[in-house]
Amino acid sequence: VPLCLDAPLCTFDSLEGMASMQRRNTRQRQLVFEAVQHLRNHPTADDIYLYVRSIDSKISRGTVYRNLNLLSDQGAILDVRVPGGDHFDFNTTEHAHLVCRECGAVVDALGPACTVSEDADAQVEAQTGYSEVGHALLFTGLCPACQQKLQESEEKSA
Amino acid sequence: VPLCLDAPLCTFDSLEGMASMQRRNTRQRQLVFEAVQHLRNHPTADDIYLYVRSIDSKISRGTVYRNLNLLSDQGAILDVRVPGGDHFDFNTTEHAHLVCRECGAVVDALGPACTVSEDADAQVEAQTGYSEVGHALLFTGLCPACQQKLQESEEKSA
DNA sequence: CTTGGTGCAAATGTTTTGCATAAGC
DNA sequence: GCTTATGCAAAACATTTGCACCAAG
Repeated sequence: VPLCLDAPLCTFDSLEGMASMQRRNTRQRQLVFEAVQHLRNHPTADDIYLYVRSIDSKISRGTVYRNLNLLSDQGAILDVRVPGGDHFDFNTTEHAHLVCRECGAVVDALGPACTVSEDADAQVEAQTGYSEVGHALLFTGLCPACQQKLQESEEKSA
Repeated sequence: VPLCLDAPLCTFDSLEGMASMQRRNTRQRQLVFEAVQHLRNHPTADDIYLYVRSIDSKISRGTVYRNLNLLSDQGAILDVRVPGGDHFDFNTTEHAHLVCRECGAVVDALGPACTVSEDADAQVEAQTGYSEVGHALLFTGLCPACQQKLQESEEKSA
């Protein structure tokens, strides 16, 4: 059952309710959050930096990184950790991702088999003594574009 | 059903059978392979470098990285990709891992719920057009040592 | 003797951080 | 005004790579 993703899953203002960590609402933080909402194809930190830079030419990389970490700690955005650099997702509901081994492109991996048992986290906590356990399911493969590129380079060498 | 891990899952010599890529059997490559067999607690590349260095004081980091990549491409060892740096595993059978968010310590996540459906990869291939799809299930949490450290620093600030 | 591998050092790419200044609240 | 956040540049970090030399087969 694909989720309706037309509307944002949460608004920037609704984050103020999370009183646990009292944080200031800066223009830069709002811009970073809106960038992730707008760039819906799993942007990297640098994609987001370039996007916010096109709106505010003075924002710095450090600020973008600090706010991406902060927003993902708060659960406002999702940090998709893949080899080669993190990607970010406006969709914070649990879902798996698929990353290209060659070019690093990230897409969602939906479908009924792309899930982890509900009590896996609790089971791992009980067996290991670790606390606050969560999980991420990551698929890797070759994207269509890279399949073609590799095939062409094989033909050339043959 | 925990696997008997007393014996190595594969020997260095048995890799020669993989004729697909003809490679030379260097002393350094053998040393790196043996290090992963010996260091059975998910060593990092640097752990492995330090270990082989204690045997051959002239081996270089570049060689260790090159051979770790080569051996994991061949399937002789497993590359456990976690934030903060890859770890390596002599156990190449499919199993999930648990990494501490605070210190990066890696342990196995065994148990019946720590698995992914068998046809997940095929399902993802069919739905996305990606090829050669594989997957990795990674749990994250706080290890017992870091739980205690965090608790102590909370008490101090209170 | 040919080709792939090594050692070294430098480069790469991503992310973090120290510090002085600016801006929330 | 007290404190958090920013911008900048430098640092940190894991990893890769160019190149001259070495060694496996």
